[in-house]
Amino acid sequence: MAKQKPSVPSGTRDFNPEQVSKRKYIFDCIRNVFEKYGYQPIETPSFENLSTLTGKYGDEGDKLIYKILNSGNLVADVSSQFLVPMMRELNNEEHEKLSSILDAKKPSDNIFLEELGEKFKNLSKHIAEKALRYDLTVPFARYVVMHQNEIVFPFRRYQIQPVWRADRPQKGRYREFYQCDADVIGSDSLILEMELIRIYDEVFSQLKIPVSIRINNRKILSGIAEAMNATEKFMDITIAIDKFDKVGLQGVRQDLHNKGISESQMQVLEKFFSLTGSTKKQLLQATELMGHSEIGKKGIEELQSVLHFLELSGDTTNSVEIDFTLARGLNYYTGAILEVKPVTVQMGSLGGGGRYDNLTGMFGLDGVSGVGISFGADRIYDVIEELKLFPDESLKTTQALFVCFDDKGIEYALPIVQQFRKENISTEVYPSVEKLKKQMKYANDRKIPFVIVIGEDEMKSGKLAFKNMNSGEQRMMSSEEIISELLNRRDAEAQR
RNA sequence: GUGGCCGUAGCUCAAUUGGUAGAGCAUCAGUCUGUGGAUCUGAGGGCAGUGGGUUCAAAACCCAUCGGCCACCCCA
Repeated sequence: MAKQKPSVPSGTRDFNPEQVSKRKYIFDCIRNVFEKYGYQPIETPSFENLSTLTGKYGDEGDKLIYKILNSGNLVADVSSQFLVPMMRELNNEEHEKLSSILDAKKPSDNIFLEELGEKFKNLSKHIAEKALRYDLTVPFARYVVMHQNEIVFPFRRYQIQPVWRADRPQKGRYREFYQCDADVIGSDSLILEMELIRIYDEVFSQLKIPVSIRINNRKILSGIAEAMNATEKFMDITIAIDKFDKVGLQGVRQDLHNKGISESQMQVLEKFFSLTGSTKKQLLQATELMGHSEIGKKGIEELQSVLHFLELSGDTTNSVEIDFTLARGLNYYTGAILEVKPVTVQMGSLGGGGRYDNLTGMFGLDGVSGVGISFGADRIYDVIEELKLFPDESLKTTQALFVCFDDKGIEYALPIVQQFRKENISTEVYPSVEKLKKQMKYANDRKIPFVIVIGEDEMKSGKLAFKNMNSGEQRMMSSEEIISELLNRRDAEAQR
């Protein structure tokens, strides 16, 4: 068999023991905060019916869904049941054109192929009818509809699972990554928006990452479009202003000009950007600017309420600011939208979320409002790594290693090792007879903090050589003394 | 989907620009037969991503292909 250079698909990663425990540190932190706010965990399958996912993420999103090839004798089935009949349906001209493309005699003609694809649309579901989870929100909506009779509303759920996107990887972008979502469904109370902001604040302050939490409201964006008298260009406008912090005012101007926004309309928009003063003042001024737009005023009122509730519930560690340029791509948001970005590191958003009034409507359950947020655990990892903020405790390894000179020593150690483990001390015995040097090196490489040496003298006296690998200090102690020493140390650490 | 950069030892990268491949780190062994991290010494490890072309001669130049990184789009 030919030798193969091992590799993993781009955008996927292996995680070594150290990385796994660092990731666990992040997940534990997020999970603890979620649970503190009363959220309950659910899990959904890693793949869904393709029809559950398509059409929920917009055209761009749909392209990034990983489809799963149907199993069975796919090629034979598809060609006998579909391709052959299809080919028969083609007229001569189409037939010729297709053959020359397939034989690479002519360059591929995308428009022609798309037309063909349209003609035989139903073929696709015989090729793939399942797809990998693209996010956690849509599967959650599906879950809510399917389990609506057993769910107690308002339902606060959290979910920490991997998702997959057929994207081209780059910095901070992977094809397999974890999302940590918290959503509440079945209540339109703005208290929930406030709580989700508090969750963001609490998680990132515990992780010691300075972030800015920006909030906006889709209704305000609608209002701006209305005030500009350009309601029909709502999507173009939101996409353009979302790039504000990247391309600046001039970039947005250019973009919107290309989209057919007039100079006078642009001036209305710019007034919203040039607001200054306290948040409260800005919101008051924005209300004026909204003019006759009811929806815009409603959006501002909602934002005011959220900020009011937030103020009542106490100070936040991280800055929470309104940002009328925040839009966010996902098209199912209808109310509040929020996004978290690191302050000191160049990185995309670490999380985002918002309110969606009718997500379950897609699955036949109308009138249920939801609001939720998501944490991008992999990006958070990268940021903590970059800022060197992983605490030492996130690297839990074996606490004590027994090293022995011969088989008699190993046998002598076995019952003592078990005593250690009974006390919940993570313990290993070096399983074979090796030079002491080699065994010590193992302890060192594994970052094991304590080594117990067993040889002739130790077995005779019952006093074991207990070595601290950090200080190099070594003492003769009984196994009981060692255990209580290790337990004391553990307690002391837990205190901190 | 669009554009740019890059594929040489396990990793990070060299080679006076066409003349048959080198360093650091890592690994292993010794210095040290009851003690790891330091120093010193030595060893192993490469059909140069793959396939073709140009040339007396290719890691280097050209083409193709695969893979990686980055940016755009979009997003966590």
